[in-house]
Amino acid sequence: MSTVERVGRRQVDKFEERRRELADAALQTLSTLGYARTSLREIAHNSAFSHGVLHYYFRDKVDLITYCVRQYKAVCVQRYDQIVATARTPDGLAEGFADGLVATLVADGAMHRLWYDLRSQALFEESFREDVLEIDATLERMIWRIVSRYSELTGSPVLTGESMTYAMFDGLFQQALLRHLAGQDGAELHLHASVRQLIDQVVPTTSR
Amino acid sequence: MSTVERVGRRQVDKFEERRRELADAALQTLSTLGYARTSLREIAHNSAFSHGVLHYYFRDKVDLITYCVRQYKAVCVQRYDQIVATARTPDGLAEGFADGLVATLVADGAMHRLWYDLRSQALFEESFREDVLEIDATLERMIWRIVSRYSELTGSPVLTGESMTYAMFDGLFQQALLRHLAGQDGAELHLHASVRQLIDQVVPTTSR
DNA sequence: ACGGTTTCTGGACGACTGTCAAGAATTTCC
DNA sequence: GGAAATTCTTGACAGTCGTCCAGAAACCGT
Repeated sequence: MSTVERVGRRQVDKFEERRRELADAALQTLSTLGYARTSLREIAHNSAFSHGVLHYYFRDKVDLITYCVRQYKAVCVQRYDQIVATARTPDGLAEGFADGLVATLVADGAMHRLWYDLRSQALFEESFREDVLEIDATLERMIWRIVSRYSELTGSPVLTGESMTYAMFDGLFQQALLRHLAGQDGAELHLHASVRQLIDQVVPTTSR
Repeated sequence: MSTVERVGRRQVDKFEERRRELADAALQTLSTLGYARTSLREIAHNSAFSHGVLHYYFRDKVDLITYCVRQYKAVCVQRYDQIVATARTPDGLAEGFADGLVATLVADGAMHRLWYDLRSQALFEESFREDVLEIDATLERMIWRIVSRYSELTGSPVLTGESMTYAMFDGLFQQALLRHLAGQDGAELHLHASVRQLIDQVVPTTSR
């Protein structure tokens, strides 16, 4: 009994580990080619295995991509949370947030465009919607954590709600990503400036 | 000579007319299936012709879709401009704008999701970028026209720049579209409220 | 009514797709 | 070390894709 359980546990671990490994290869492929141009064979080619193995670890293509989206979420979450943790002054937090967004724009541009691609797919394919909405909610909470922490540090209230705050910052980031990938220089600087301005607009400290 | 010209002109007209007709069928197909799932045969199936004719009027698939994107722009522009023209009071303009956005969200949801899909494709495919950036600039100008007209009517200045203003409104609309298509009720109401709030935030009239 | 253009059809092509299954290779356990 | 269970490879399958082309159909001025 106990041996069976132990073995079963080990199997699950190995199984899950390989799923993660394959999902990594899939995420890498998706982020460079986009959803429309990514095939299972190309994903396998970017991994250490042959194309047949994908159907051993995933039911079908939707199952694989859904798993990828969920794994992507985990990467997202850890990315931002270190920003809010370190800062102790309002300006430090705001600057750190703006810097962090610019940094991830440049460093993880491919991953971010994949996110926007998949979110667009969710507008058509119902099977993606649930996960996409959940990731959106997670990102929303992350933005809210930063903004409300900023509000704490300044003592001024946040004027907008959670979803609206996220939507606006997301709009800024998306525009910046498009400009950045199009090679438009100044996109990073512009993102930095507009993020700083939006923070001050959402949590106004200077009296007008 | 003159007959040749006249005939040539007529030919161009008929040629262009058919291109528009096929692009219409393509736009309809794209807006219901999305870029990734749209094939030339399906487009032809949604038109009055067979699939072979597409290569008589368009060089290849990219040429067709590029033409579609440009045609889509024309539809976009005329959509919003009537809103700003009618209103004469600040509140009338703001309300008309919010109403208009909600109306087009509900009525033209399929077209809007196509726009976000194609804009995501531009993050990967360089051939779409130029047209997408141009449409984005057009939309940006439209938003700016409304906001600056609102600023005129109230006498208060606009606090944010053109691109930032557009990015924020676009973020709101995109979130609302996702919620709306996901069947989340209240999405339209929420869009209306947040648009009103954003207008007041970008062009503040009440002193704080 | 006819000859020449333009327009359109339908089939064919090679390449690629997701999926599956038979069997080889590897690991695991006694 | 050998049997059993697993993991992985390889090749095949039925479709679909974009593209191209030979020829039918429609339209044209004369």
